[in-house]
Amino acid sequence: MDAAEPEVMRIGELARRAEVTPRTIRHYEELGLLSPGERASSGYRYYTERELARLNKIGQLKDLGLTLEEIGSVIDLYFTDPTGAQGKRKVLQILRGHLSQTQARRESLERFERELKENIAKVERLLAEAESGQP
Amino acid sequence: MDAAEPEVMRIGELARRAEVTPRTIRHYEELGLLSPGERASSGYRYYTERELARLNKIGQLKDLGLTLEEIGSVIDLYFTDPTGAQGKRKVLQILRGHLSQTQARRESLERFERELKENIAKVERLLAEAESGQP
DNA sequence: TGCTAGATTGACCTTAACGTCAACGTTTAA
DNA sequence: TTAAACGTTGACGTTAAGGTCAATCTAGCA
Repeated sequence: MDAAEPEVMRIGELARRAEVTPRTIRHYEELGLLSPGERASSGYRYYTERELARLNKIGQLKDLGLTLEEIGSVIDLYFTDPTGAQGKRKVLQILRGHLSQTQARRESLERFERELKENIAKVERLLAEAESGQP
Repeated sequence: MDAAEPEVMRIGELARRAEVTPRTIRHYEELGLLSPGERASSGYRYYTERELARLNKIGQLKDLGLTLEEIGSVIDLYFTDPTGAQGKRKVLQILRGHLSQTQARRESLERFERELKENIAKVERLLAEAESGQP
């Protein structure tokens, strides 16, 4: 059976679960993207699922093409409810921006995917011809 | 009416059409990713649609997350028919690899897209409540 | 013929996002 | 209680992917 997932963990465990290195996590902390839930008197950083989720969100935003700095300026809006109508409108604006970037990127990947499939089919055809032609 | 697109062009034009800078094109050339169709006696590089297509393919592979070096080692297989059955099988292997990377990336974007939509809906709800609650 | 915009090479510079290493402290299972 | 595994800070290194600048040359239109 698998090891139970602890409710609280140190940097190494968090790193393993998010598939990054501890160095990356510290780096994100320096940039203000992610801080440990708690800091023991030993100096050790302790994290929870919250931070894991945040780390994964950072990954998504990176995949979207944002720099860590850009991520730093928007990541909170994924984890704190906006205050006031203005705040909500601002958040909406940014989320909609991310949405349209995501869609654009997805569509371009879909195009590539179609091209790849055609390409593959073509080479498969060539291969079949070659194999039936000269056995 | 729009300017007609020339059958042959210099680096600036190619750059504009591919939405990159001339520097980028020269950089790709240094790395062996893209060479001009022709080189005038003046030293000017001249390109055609072929190179534009290639440049766009490089962009797709970049979006997929490949480094320029990795791209350099596979780009040709998008533009030259493989020789021999072995060659074809090899190409198929690589194309299938790209396909599964593309699909994985697309699926992760789709997840993010769904999350974004939920998030947007949530904030919209909050906003509506706030506006009807305290006008 | 003479401008102006664009091209050439070469060299050095920049930036983001970590990697690596040293010197040292902490945890924890044996 | 000690050894192995893990964590800490600090500092420096690396790599990819171009940016920038200078000095010089070319194209092509008025």
